[in-house]
Amino acid sequence: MDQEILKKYSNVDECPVRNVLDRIGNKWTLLVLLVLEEQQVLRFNELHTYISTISQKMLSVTLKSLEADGLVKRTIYPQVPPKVEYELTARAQSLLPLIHNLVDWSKTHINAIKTSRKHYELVTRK
Amino acid sequence: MDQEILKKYSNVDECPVRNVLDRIGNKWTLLVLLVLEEQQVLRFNELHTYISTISQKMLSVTLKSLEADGLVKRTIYPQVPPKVEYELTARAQSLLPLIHNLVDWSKTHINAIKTSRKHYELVTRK
DNA sequence: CGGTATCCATATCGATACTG
DNA sequence: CAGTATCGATATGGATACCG
Repeated sequence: MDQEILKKYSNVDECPVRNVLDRIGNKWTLLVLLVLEEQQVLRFNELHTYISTISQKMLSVTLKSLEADGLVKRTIYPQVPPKVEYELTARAQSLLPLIHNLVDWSKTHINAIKTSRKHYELVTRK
Repeated sequence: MDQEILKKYSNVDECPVRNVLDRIGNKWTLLVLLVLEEQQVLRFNELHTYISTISQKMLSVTLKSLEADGLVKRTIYPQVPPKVEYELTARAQSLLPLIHNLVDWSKTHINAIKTSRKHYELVTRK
């Protein structure tokens, strides 16, 4: 990893990982992916029911960015009242195993990490 | 994934993955981990040289949170001028393979994702 | 039903100056 | 050398009201 590559990777636009992490790193994306993985196809308000603590706005924003990245497919049924369905794409399916690895790692280490945080709080408190 | 679990996982404090992602999802953490993995042991200003675009403040903040989570070990040599060394812990070493998987996935899919984003821009522009 | 629009609170990030 | 303090800009997230 020489200076030039590091310089490039410090730039969000040019760094592949930052491009991806900036999306899955936000507050709701991961949860939406996991719910859609389990339920396969859901309408907007069904998703809202599963993830009741999200605001309508943030659910909309999250779904738009997932759709833009080609991770979620949005199907509109032209009827009244409108019906819109969301489901994962193959691209999202290929990402999900890595997410599950992260979930597993987190579950395994979260207790130790929280203990570390508390200890750090104590030793750094003046 | 029933309602109760979802409710819990919507809460950042109680969700293991969000706890971890909130850290590695921020702007500089991943880069610091990867540089420390490659260089093994570095002083504050050496890190700053490797990641030249980070501000002193953000490098300090990033290192503190990594130290708090037990992912980075900080060693102070009581001398003048001060000497402080940073290196990864075993906990961080166990996380790095998952990060490399994410890096690889991102590199593989970034072009298709960027193409999707451009296409999405076009079709949604009024 | 499936969203937008608007406004606001907070969190994150960065530039600059200063220090033991 | 290895930071901290302060201030300000920007990004993110949320509450509420409204709409085709």
